Amino acid sequence: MSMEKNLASVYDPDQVERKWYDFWKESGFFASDDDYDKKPFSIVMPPPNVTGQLHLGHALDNTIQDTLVRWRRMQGYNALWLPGTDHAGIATQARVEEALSKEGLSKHDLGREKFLERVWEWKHTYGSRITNQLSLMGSSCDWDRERFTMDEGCSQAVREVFVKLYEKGLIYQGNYIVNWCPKCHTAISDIEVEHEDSDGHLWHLQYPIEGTDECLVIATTRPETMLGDTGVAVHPEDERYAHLIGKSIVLPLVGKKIPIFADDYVDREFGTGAVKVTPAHDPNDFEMGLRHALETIAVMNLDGTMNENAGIYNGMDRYECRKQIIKDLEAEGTLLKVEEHRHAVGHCQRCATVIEPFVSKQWFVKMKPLAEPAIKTVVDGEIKFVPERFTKVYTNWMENIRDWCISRQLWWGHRIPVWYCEDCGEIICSTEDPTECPKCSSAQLIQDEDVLDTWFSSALWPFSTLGWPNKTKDFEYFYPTSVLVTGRDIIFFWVARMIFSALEQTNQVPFHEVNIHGLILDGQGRKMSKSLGNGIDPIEVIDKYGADTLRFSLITGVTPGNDVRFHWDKVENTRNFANKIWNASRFVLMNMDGYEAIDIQEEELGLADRWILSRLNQKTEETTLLLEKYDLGEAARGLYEFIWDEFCDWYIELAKPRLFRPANEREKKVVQNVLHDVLMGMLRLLHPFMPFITEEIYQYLPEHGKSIMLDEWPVKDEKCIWPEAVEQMKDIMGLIRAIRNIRAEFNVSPGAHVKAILVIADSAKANVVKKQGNYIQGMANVSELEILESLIEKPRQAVSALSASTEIYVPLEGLIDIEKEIKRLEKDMKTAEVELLKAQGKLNNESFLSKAPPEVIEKERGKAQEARTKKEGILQRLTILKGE
RNA sequence: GGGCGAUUAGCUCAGCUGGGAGAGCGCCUGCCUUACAAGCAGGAUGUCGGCGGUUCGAGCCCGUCAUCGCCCACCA
Repeated sequence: MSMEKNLASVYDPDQVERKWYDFWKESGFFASDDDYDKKPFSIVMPPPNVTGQLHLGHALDNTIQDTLVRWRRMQGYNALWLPGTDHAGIATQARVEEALSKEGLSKHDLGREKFLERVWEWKHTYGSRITNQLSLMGSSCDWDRERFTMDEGCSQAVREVFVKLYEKGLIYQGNYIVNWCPKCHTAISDIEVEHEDSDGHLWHLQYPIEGTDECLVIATTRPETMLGDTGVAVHPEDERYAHLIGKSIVLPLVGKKIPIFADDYVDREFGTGAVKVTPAHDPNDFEMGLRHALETIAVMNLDGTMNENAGIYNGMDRYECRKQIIKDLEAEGTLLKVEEHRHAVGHCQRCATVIEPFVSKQWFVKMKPLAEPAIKTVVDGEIKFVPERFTKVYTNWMENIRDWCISRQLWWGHRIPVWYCEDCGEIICSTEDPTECPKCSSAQLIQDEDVLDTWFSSALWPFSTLGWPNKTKDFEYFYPTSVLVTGRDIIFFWVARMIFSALEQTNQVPFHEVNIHGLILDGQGRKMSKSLGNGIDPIEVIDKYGADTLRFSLITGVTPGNDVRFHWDKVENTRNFANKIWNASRFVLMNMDGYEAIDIQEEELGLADRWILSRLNQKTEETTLLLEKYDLGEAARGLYEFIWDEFCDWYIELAKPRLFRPANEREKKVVQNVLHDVLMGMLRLLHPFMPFITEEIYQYLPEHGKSIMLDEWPVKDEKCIWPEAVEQMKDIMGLIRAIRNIRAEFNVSPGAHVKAILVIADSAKANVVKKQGNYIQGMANVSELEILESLIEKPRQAVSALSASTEIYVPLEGLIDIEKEIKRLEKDMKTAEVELLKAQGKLNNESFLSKAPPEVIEKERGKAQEARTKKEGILQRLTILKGE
C-alpha cells in the first residue's frame, strides 16, 4: 500500500468531487431500488425556477435533503429523491421579455405562439444550469425521474385538477377586486403582495354637503382615487355624522353627487371618522360598494395611468395625477390639512411595483371547503411540522384564508382549460381540447387567454411527479412522500397548497413530515438579495472550498428552523476540518503495512481502544437519534468534535507508540484494526454530510466495498461499549493535561523530558494508572514516571498539581520559583474552598437532602469530599514549601 | 393590532427532557513533535438582556418589561 504514502498533505476537493459524482451517477446509485418489498423513503425536491440559478438557500435546502436521503439509503430504505424544476411563470416570462426588449421587441411583436417558442428556447438553454449546479453539490437525486412542472404529465395533472375543482364548484370565475401589478400586467394572489411600511400623507379634504352650508371632512392617503369615489361612509353610531346619513356630498373637481351612508367597517377613531369610498380601487371599498349597491368607477388603466373616467387627468401616471390633484384641490380650497402618515403599501413580489387593486374578471379557487380538512390533518398530527412551532404559522394562515386568485394575464404557463363558444356562449371546461361546442356543435371555440398561477402546478408536485392521476407503481409505492424539506418563506405559497390539493385529489397527505429550515442571511443578518448585491454564489464557495465544505458549513451547529448567517470564517474552519479528516486518514493509511482484519479478543484491547470504540458507538447512537429529529446541526457538530478532539487529538496520538514500537506483531495488528474500524465507522457516519471526501478516503481503505454510499449505516453495538473504560480514560486524560499544564506554565521546552511522580492512595486506581503509564509518558513527554501509593518525603523542588485522588509532582530542579509555586497553590486552594462551600451549602440544606434525587445528593457528597481532600493536600504542600 | 424568533466570551453561534457554562474565529504563551502550521500543546475572557416568580436547585420552566429581527393583519 505504498500509494497512500504519496497522498498530498492538503486535501484538494477539485481532484475528487467530479470523479465520484460521475461514478455514482453512472453506476446508478442514485436511482431507487427495484425491490419494492423494502421500506420506501421518498422526498420530492422543491423545484427551483428552471431559468434561475442556485443560491445559498437552495444549497441549504438540498444539503438537508441529500443528507437525509443518503442516510436513509444507507439504513436500507428504498430511497427516492425526485428532482425537477418549475416553469416559474412570471419570473421566467419577465426575463424573456427583458431579453426581447434589448432587441427592441415586445412580446406582442412576436405574438403568443412565437413568444412561447422563445421561452421554451430559454428553458432549454438554461434548464440544465440549475441541475448542473445541484450535481456540483453532490445531490444524490434520481435524475432519470427528473420532472418539469410543464412537462406532459404535470400538465395533464393540472388539467385534471382544474376540471375536477370546476365541476365541484370549487373553481369559479368572477368580477372581483384583485391585486394588479401594473408592470407585470397581471393579477396576482394576496400572498404575492408584499406589504411594506412607507411614509405617506393623510390628506384631509372637505366636501360640501348638498343642500346645506355644512362640510364633511374626510381623510385619505390616495387622493387621486377620489375621481372614482361613489360614496362616503360613516359609522352608524357616530353621533357626529348621524344627521348626515342619507344626504349627499358634491365631489370636488368632478362635481358629482355621491351619497353618505353608514357602515360598521368605519373606524370612528381614525382620521375624521368619515371615509371616501372608491369601490374600483380599494378592496374594502369594493366590499362596501357591494353592500350598498354603489357604482364602481375605474379611473385607471391597467398600466397605472389614469383613464377617460379621470376627466382632465386622463393619461397621467397615477402618481403624477396625485400631485396634480393635490394642487388643484388646494387651489379650490378643498384641501384642509396634510398630516404625515406611515402606512403599509403593497408591492409586487416579483418587481416591487406598487400594487393597484383592480376589479377584473378572474378565476378563483374557493378555499373554505379545501382549508378545513387541510387544517384538521395537521391538527390531528397526520402531518407533522418540524420544528413544531411552524404548525401554528400554517394553521393561522389556513384559518383566515381567502379565495385564491389563480388566473394570470401571462402567456407562459398552464393555459386555463376553459373554452368559450363564440356562437352560443357556452363555457366548456375540459381536460381535452374540445373540437366543437357540446351545446350548439359550433366549432367556433376560443380558449381562455389566461394561464394559471405557477403555484397551481407546484401544489400538485408530490403526486403529479409520481404519475398521478394514473395509478402508477411509483405512486402506489412512494406516495405519500416521507418528508418535505423547505424554507419557512414558502409555507403559504407551497406547503399549504400541496396539503389541501393532495387531500382533495388523492385523499391522502402529500407527506408525513415537513422539515422547515431558516433562511441564509449575509454576515450582517440581512436577507441576501440582488438589489443589495450581498448574495453569495454557492458555486463560488464550491470552487474555492469544495462541496463538502459548503454543505457542512451550512448546517453545522445550526438550530433547526433558525436563520443562518453566512460567514467565510466558518467556511474556512470547515475546510480545515475536511483537511483534518484527510490527514488523519492519511495517517491511518500510512500505517496499514501488514494490515489484516483479525478477530480481536476483548483482553487484547487496550484502554484507549476500548475507550475510542465506546465513544464511536455512543456517537453512532447519538447521530442517528439526532437525524431522526432532523437536528442535522447538532449531529454534524457532534461528529466534528468526535473526529477532531477524540479521534485525532487523543486516539491517534495514543496509537502511535503501539504502532511504531509495538510489544509484538499482534499488538500492532490490534491497533491497526481499531484504527481502521473507527475510521470506517466515522466515515460512514459522516458520509451523508460530506459525501465526497468520505468516498475518496473509503476507497483507499483495505476493507472497502463498492461505494460508501451503499454501505450500511452503523448501528450501536452494545458489546463494544465499556463505560468503565470511558471513565478511566477520562482520568488518564486529566493526568496528562495536568502534567502538560505544568510544563507549559514553567516553560519546559516541549522536547525536554521530565520526571513525574504520581501519588495515588487508592490502590485500584493506582493499578489502572500504572497500566497506562506509557500513555502518560508518551502524551506528556515524561521520561521517568513513578506511581506510588504514598510518599513520605515529598520533593520540595517540584511543581505539584493536587486533586482529591492524585498528587502529581514534577521535579524541576532549578526552574522552580518557590514564591510562584506558592501563589499557584494558593489559587488552587481558593477554587477548592469555593467548591467546598458550594457543596456544603447544599448538603446543609434540609430540603435539598429531602427533595433532591439520591444520586444528586451522592454526587454533591462526592464533590465535598473531593474538595476537602484537595484542600488538605494543598495545605500540606504549602507547609512544606513555606517551611524550612 | 396579533404571532414567532433572538438576546450566552471581543465577534458568529451551540447548549437534548432544569442538577457544576461550550465551540469556531479573534487574543496571549510555547512549539515546523516522523497525519495535518488549513497544525499541536497550554492559557485568559461570561452578574447566560432586566425584574419578579415556581423549585432543594433556573441559561433552561412561568410572568413581565426592554431591545433587535421576521411573519401575518382590509384603519381609509
